[in-house]
Amino acid sequence: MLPQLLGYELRLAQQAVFRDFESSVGSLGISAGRVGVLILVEANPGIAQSPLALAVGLDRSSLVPLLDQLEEAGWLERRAGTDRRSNGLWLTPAGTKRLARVKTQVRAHEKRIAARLQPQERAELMRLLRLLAVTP
Amino acid sequence: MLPQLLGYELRLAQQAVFRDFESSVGSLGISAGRVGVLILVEANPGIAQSPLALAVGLDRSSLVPLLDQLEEAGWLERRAGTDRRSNGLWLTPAGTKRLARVKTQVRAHEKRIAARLQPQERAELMRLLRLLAVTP
DNA sequence: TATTGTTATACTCTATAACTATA
DNA sequence: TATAGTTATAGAGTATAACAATA
Repeated sequence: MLPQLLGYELRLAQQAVFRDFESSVGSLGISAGRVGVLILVEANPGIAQSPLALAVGLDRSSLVPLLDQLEEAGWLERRAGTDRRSNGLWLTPAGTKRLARVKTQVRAHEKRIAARLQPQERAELMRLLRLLAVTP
Repeated sequence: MLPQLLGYELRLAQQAVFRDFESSVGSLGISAGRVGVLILVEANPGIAQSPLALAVGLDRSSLVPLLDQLEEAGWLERRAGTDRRSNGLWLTPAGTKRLARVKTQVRAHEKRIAARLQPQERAELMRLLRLLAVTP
């Protein structure tokens, strides 16, 4: 039964891709979740914690220790936000530099994964995955 | 960058499918990992712990507490194995009965997920996922 | 009253290393 | 020596509930 279930095949594929990510990008000492946060902060400079938590699918309390670590590593800063309750999140110059290197590795990882498919197969896979990802 | 990465789309799709699984099959009080173990033991009665751990992608030490719980629930038994070091794993009658109900829910879950795709899209997705899941 | 960030706490899942009993 | 199962332990990742500051 298992080998005919979409959820099971999804999990196996995701595990395989995740393993490749960890053994390449992960060698820079950063996890997939942290990379996602850095990329989103770079793309949305000054974003507050709550909307960022929503964007990465975490509870806002779960984001706190993650941001603490990125801040301790010197890659990210909490600055004053738009009101006095919120923090604006910004990459530091060191964070921007580190992220550039990480993104190079991410691109190599993606290329390695995509090499298992024809270009049109990759596009079709993306389309089908997005059909599944809708939350009805 | 994130929204164009296969790994990211895979994770989002898997999360969506997993959420549906948890809210339907999970309401029977059993996790996806446990369902996988029960299905594999049913399909391979008398299987020992080490090959089962390999099959579900866990370390054999990680399987121990999981089997403990299934045994405490009365769904699974460790019996004498082929040699005196190993255990043979078997579903109890209660476990077989429970699994039948679980599998009914799993089928309904799968049907709900597959309904987001055309039948040939589902087949194509399975094929593409298997291409990714190969461990090179 | 509602929202933002934080803390304290706990739970799940998983691995590593060391142990025992067998082989 | 090698294998099967177990234990002790630790770490990552995440959530819930309650709180202070601010809106």
